[in-house]
Amino acid sequence: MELDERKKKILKAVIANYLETGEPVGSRTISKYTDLDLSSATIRNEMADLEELGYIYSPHPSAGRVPTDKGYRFYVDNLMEEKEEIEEVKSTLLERVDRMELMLKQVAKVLAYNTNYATMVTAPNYRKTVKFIQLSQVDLDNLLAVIVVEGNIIKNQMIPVNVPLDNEDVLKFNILLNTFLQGAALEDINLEMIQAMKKQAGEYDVILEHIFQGIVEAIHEANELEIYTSGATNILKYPEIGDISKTSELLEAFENKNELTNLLEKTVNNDGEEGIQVYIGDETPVQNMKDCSLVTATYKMPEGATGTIGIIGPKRMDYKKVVSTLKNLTIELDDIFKKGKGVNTDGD
Amino acid sequence: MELDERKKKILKAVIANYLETGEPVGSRTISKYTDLDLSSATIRNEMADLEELGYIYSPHPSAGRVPTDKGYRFYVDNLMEEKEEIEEVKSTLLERVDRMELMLKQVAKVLAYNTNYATMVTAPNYRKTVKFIQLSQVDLDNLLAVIVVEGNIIKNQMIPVNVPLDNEDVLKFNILLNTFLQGAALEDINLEMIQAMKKQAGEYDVILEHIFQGIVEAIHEANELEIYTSGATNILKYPEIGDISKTSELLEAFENKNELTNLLEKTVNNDGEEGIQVYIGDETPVQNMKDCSLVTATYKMPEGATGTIGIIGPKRMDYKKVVSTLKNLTIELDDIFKKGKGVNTDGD
DNA sequence: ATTAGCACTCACCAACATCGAGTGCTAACC
DNA sequence: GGTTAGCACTCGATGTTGGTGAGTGCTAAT
Repeated sequence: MELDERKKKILKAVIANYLETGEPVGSRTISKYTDLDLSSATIRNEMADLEELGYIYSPHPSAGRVPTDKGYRFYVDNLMEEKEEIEEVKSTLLERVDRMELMLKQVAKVLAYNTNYATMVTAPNYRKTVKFIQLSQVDLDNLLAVIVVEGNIIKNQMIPVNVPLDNEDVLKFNILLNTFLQGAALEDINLEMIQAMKKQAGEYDVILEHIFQGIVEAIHEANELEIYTSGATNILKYPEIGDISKTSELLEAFENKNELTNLLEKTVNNDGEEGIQVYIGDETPVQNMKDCSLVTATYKMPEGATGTIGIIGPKRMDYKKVVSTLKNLTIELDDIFKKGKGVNTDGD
Repeated sequence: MELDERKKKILKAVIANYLETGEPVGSRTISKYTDLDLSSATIRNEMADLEELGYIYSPHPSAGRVPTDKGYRFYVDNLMEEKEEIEEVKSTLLERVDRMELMLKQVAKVLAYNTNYATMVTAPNYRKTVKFIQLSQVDLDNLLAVIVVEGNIIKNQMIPVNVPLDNEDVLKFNILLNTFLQGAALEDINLEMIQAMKKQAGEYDVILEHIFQGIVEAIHEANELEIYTSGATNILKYPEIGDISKTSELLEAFENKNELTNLLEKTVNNDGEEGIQVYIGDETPVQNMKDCSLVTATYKMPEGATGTIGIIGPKRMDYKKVVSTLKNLTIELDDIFKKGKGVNTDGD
């Protein structure tokens, strides 16, 4: 059954009011709040219908109505018109950040500050090929390998060696490593390659293997999906989320980066769509977030790499604000990356 | 007024019991709990004395007694004998961690897991002199500077250059930078040095200045005191700490690394003593930790560098366990560093 | 000095009454 | 037919009351 115009208006009013106050909203409030000019009795009848249809429910007979997940869903899909004003705040804060990592941290922070929800941001995910390897002798017992991967993520690895090497040896290794590894991604490295390298290394094959191991480890690290979070404590501000033990669970989950990464990856893969996704209550792919909502957005780098931004808040979060903020933010990010200026994508 | 032996015994029993249960403890409990063989009435008299002296108080007339800050203090200073058994758990977990950063993170984590309190660990603080600088051309527009400082902390810095440089130029810069900066610490870099370098750079003085700036920035970063935290959510487990708003404040403070660093530095400087320090309630140097206790310990590296470990918990924390855990842990850390094996002190 | 005894206090809890916001339903109204 | 005034009803929230029990302080006896 389709909702008629009036029901939509009432549903919207109920939700808007509930988002604001957090209290169940009664018929009289709606009767005054809207421009419908209907008595509370009429509203009551309509609300009874809406309840029957599953959009709202009353926690107990003498309380007002509260949106159900279905209600929120309808609101987000059909009722919510987005804010037009652009949130300027963050752009000023994003000014000078010359490293990917710092910038994403900053994004998470600013977003948490602006929205009062918990936020997380993943670094862009793309095929990370080796751009450049530099091996140098730091002291008698240690080689330092510096690996620059595409996107200028830099990883360092100390490699202990027990055989004295002279400059020339190191130079040889350097050339060898670069010839084989430049342009390669993690998944390109295979046994054959190792064999070929060892062959070329001749008597140094054992050391080379050692060094190679260190480098692979570093590449591995560069491939790990970084995730930055902020505003975890904001969760405490919304008592509806549950008692202390539930909140605590949620916070712990939020501290666990692996879990979060999975979560974000799942949401993005779930529905191949890009852009902004809203997950309400049970719709979220993680158990202990049943009483929350999750809004995700993806941003793009010109090379096609994408990253995800996520916001976790109570079900009664300000969807309008969050969605429009995210929309603007992703546009801004896309922009910054497009210009390719002001941001060096180097890790540290 | 000195406490006589019996009062001490009773105070100790009260505190021990309270630490265990978290409930005010009554005279009858003590009468049974101790080997004093005294009736509850006698205990009552003694407890009244202890209350007058400020070691304990009753939250209300018909409740038992609870230790005051002064009581805890006396307990920690005079009454508490430390556990003899060594906490083996963590050592097993500290096995293979080959980077300072990861290891300290691990320490914080294990400690939080073992104690159920919030923990923080600072990296050792020492004069960080430049060991080695490596400049390389990553692509047409960027130089990569790798700076290794004493203790094998490695920092990377991308330096955009708009003038094409050939290999030889880079090599020259490398030599120049290393001659001037090797062995220097941040505070050694001064205007004179810059002038001298520029002079030697000749026509390249502008680029050099640019590069130099990038390097100084990196050295700066290496000098920043890192701090790692874990178990923040443990704070939620102790409702005595206060209502949600207080807990939330505390958690936020805990998220703010700068504040924490200050805190730890303050505690260490406060009383020049090294070793283990216990701050109870008001004694902590930070306002919003009034309802908590803080235990800090310092560990040493053979070169004299020291770092700090801190544990934040409720006032009724298990001081005995915490102190002995910290004692063992610092010994273990000192040991690991002394061996100098198993740990490469490289950042990333 | 110790302790048995006792009156006293007060947090905690359950039972109960009150209040009021909000409902559903019915009947009257336009 | 849709709308609304009116009313009985529900039930959470709040407040009151009384009983219970843990624990105390004091006194008098040991």
